[in-house]
Amino acid sequence: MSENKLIPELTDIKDNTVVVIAGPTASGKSGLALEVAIRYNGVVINADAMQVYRKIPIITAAPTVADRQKAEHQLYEIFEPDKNGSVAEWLPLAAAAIKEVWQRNKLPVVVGGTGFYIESLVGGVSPIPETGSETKERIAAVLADGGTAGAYELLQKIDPAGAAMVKAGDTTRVRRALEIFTDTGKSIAEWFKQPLVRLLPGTDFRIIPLLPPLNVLEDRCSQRFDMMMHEGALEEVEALLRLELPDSLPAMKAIGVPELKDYLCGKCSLEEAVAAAKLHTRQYAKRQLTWFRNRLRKLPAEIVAPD
RNA sequence: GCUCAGGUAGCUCAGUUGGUAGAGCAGAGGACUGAAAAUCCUCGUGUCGGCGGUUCGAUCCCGUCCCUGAGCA
Repeated sequence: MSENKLIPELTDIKDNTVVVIAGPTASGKSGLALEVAIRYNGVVINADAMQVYRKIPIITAAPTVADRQKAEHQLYEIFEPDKNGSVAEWLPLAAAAIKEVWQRNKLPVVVGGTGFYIESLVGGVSPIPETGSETKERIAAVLADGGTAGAYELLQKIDPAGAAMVKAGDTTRVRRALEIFTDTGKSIAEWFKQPLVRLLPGTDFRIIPLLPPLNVLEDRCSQRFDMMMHEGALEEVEALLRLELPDSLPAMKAIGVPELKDYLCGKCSLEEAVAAAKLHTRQYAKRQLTWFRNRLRKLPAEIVAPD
């Protein structure tokens, strides 16, 4: 993604300024981040939940080696694909990277499509302690046993206030609510009342939204996936599958991985796999658009530049 | 040409012992507090292939025509 984007004019850059480029997949944000970094003596810092993993740079559209030579890039391909990354893992790394970049009198340029990560960086996170692995295993067992419905029933029983805050079918949040209650003895309803904790308080964030219309994104997603295939996406997925990692890992859920896996396992034709991957990319872009459209405007106006 | 099976929502199909129909997918909108490229919520009128007939009433029964697939010639 390196088409000619208008490089935003950044005035009055301070020693605590962080540029944040936020947009859906295939919006051209990586290219824009690179140009901003080149022009303003910046360092690109990744805020994408999938580009943090190794072994899947093609399918995940991570910056190319050539791009990384034009400007410094950080937090790309830092985790092995068998790691279960999360905002909790990423956030301190991002904060540390930003501080370190500031120290070198350079401009941090955070770029990514994971709105959740960006929001946690800018707005802070709840001060909930990290869940212990025993608890995680216990809740995983509950889920495996009674499914989401069973887990939700349990949550209703032990933590009605928390249950009221999550949808019964929402596996991810039912699990989290159970984990928190089991581990801390306190409901998420309680924890969510605590003020958010910012890792970089007083930072001069400059958020630049990049929100092209969905139909434009759709074409680009499609072309980009063709390009990924051309660049060896299939071989990349094949190599990833050789690691025999569980499907539940985030890296195994990167768009394109399950689809190409289906093809490699003989469950569908290559054409069908490619079509499915393109479709899912488009649907993902739409979800991101919804997030940014409705979430960005809840942030203080002075940190969000007009699109 | 004959036989059989089909023609129902953008797609794949279900269904109505005759009272004008519903799922999945797609699509649209939305949510999102430590797996977030994840996870989830809401939204379903379409000449039920065409034309006739029977009937108070047909998408459903009968006739005929058209189209698709399979088989037989």
